Amino acid sequence: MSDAGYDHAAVERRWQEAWDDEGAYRTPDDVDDPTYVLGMYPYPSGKLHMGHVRNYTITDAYARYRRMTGDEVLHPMGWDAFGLPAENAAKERDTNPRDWTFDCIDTMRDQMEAMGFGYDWDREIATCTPEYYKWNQWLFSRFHDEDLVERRDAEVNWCPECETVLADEQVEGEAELCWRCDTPVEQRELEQWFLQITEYADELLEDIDDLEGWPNSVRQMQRNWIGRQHGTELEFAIEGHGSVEAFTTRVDTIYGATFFALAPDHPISEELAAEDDAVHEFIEHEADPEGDEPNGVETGLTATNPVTGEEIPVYVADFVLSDVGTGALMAVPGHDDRDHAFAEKMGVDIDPVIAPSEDEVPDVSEEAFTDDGVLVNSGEYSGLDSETARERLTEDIDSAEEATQYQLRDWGISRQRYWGTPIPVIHCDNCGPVMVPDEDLPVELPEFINTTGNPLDAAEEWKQTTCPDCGGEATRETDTMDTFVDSSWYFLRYVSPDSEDVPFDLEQANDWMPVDQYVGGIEHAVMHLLYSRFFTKVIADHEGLEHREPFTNLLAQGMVQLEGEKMSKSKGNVVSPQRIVEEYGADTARLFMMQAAQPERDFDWSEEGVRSTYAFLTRLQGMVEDYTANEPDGDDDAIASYVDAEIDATIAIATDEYDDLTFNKALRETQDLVRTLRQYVDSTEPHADTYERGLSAVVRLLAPVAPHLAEELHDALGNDGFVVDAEWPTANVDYDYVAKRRRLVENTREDVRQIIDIAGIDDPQAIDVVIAPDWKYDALEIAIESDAPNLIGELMGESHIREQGDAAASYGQDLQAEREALSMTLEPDEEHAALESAAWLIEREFDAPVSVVRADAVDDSVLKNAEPGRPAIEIAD
RNA sequence: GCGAGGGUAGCCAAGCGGCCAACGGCGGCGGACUCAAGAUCCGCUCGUGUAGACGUUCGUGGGUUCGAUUCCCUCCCCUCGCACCA
Repeated sequence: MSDAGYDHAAVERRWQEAWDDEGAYRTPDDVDDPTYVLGMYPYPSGKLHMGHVRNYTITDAYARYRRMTGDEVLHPMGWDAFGLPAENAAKERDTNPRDWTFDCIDTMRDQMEAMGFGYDWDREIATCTPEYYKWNQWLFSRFHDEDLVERRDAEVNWCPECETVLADEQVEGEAELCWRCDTPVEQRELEQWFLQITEYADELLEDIDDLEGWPNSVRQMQRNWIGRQHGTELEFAIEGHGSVEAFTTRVDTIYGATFFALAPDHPISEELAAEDDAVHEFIEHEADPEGDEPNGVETGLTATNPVTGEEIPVYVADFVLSDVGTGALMAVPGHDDRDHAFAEKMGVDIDPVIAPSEDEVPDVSEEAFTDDGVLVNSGEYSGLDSETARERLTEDIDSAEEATQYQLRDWGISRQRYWGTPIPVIHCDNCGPVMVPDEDLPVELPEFINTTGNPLDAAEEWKQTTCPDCGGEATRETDTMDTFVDSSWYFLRYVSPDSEDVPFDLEQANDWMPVDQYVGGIEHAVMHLLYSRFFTKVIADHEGLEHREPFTNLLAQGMVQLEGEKMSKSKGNVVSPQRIVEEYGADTARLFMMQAAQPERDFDWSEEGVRSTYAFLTRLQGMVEDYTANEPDGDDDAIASYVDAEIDATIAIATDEYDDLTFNKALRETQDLVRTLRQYVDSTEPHADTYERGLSAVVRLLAPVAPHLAEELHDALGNDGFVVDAEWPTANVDYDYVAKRRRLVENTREDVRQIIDIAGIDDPQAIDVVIAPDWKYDALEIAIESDAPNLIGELMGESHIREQGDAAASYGQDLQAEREALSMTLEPDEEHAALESAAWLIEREFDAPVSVVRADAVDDSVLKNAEPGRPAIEIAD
């Protein structure tokens, strides 16, 4: 490396201080409906990683872009500050989660400032503060008021050695050992608090259709997660055990039900186990719900088919899951793959009752026929199509009714941990669980106690309290909330982060919400994004929020990889943002990432790429420096007009791309313009206004991504005020014109190259570029507009075309041949001007004079190759 | 198995009815600059071709169209999500 590059550290420090002094990124409360740009807030681990940098560079660049186009922008940041890692770290370091968390927050905030992210830090929130989590508790009470909270038994992972509940990720390996003491983990039933998200299942599902600003993948994942299925619930009678409810989506196959199956933990299975050794043995030892092979045991009982009255054998089978449907099913081996496999194994009948068509009964002995079709062997229902049969049977069977099943379960929010929001409940022996009254909120966390179990359980003094209802002795709930509760409404808190009497200012939220652009990782496709939608809907129904969806546009950003692999500590392939910022500066890191790929795609980190990005910024800085030190004095000539047009083109394209968040394309155009400007300054004395307009445009087009250097150069170019507040550059031409002009110039240059190459011209002496005669443009226009069958005839109707004689006939035939594909080119004058202004590029390349001439200045023989959009080219060697 | 997104020149990757042998980048080749290297800049990079042409290409096989990389169908392959889901 010969040249060191610009002094990024000084530039970045200077502007970060200047922004800070001016409060450049504050969004006052009185602005009207700002553009709300939000990145998913991070867990304060203490270190910014490349994924964060990419995430927040995207939101920052977009926020800055929208701001420069004149929008008010809301771009806040905060901390998902509760969570288990803080507890673990506190134990390891013999401190407490709170101090550790705030240390991490301070470090990460500094790192974010070093990256130049333009946040309104006055709106910063941290979910672990009582000012924030008070409102988690308050919202919990409101959910309770609306009967959306339930307390019931649920299974949890339990380590008997540590006497604590473990999260799934703390259970290690196939053997399911505790991560701390390697004791085998047990399942335990504990009373848990649930939020009844299933009450909103239908709306959550149906509204996905309207989330047009979301990626399809995320929408589909949410649909799958909710997993709604319409079907029929009906009863089969089992002798001695009464009626058993079964759910099926294929009641049309009921005549083919040849056995009935119960989940191993179905109540009837458990009853049977008590009296039947074989069933007991199966449930305790053989059942393997995880295995691929369906296993089962015959009970000796029969179930009565409610339609046919037939008695079919009842099995207890491990492929039947108690949490799917009703945990009991009518099995139709002829038309269900899994039932088929089981029937084959156990030797149960397999009967076809659905056929592809009436006279084509399928052979189901080898394989089930699972499509809808026409009913056969189905008594009075034979001949009906599946759909109609389902409706009729559901109507006709006494015990049957339409039913909808969901895969979505209620949301268990109880966590037996310290570092979370205390669930605001008091347990009283007389009154049961009682909500803490609103005026007593927040229930604050007590001091952290380093213990093996739940520290809240050990905080005796905190735990002992009195019942709000009866005043008797009572104890506090010691569970805390899942941290996904915190993140389900944080985007509302930014609207009025200091509100003391309400979680958020309703009027302000109605004006400012929803979030216009949300950006984050795909790992939150279901949980966080679904819970946030749920909270938003509940708050809309009961707290007056006028929005039912929180995020209008969602971008799931791709991963930053190294050699095709995800960066991870365990692989040791982590590139540290700190090191990059120190070596090359934040602007380089940001620019490299944004130009490397579209935001939603994965891309490889490349040190080479970073270096060349840094070199680009250094060169640009040098260009501006040279310009201001020594202002050029060239003419406003043809070359200047070419450069001017290219500036317009770049602005037009880059602006479109910024709108789409395809920064990579916008930046490619911008870098191209820098190249054009360098060619300009290399080949002639530039026209000062034109050159400066170009530099100024480049600086502003880069400003959203490389804000520090942009400020520096904006300042160097003699502007007052921040580039942050500068106006987005505007183009004076439309996109269509730009595209045509560029294509014309590019095609012409290519043609010249090709001729020189093919004809083997070593040293061209002069190059003439000849615009087609006006009549050809007229003819083209007529050809495009005409729908006459005989185009030549129509053209010859025009006297000024007819008098061209053979040339007209010949061109007319060309037009006729390509008639369907014709499109308008630039006007002759526009074409002339475009080529004239681009002639220098050809001169520069071939070192020969180029003249762009009009048709009337040359001999007819030259003109035969000239067409609108494609000039004739004559090269003298 | 179901669902979503993909398969484009040596590699990565745009295009998504005619302007397409197909943007851009990487790699490779040649040239300018340099004492040299690096950086930078300019070309070339499917085949043939002594004036801008022609031929064969965009997973496979069909189809629609005057015309398909672009639209429809079949099949094959990849990635992601869900799944003994009744």
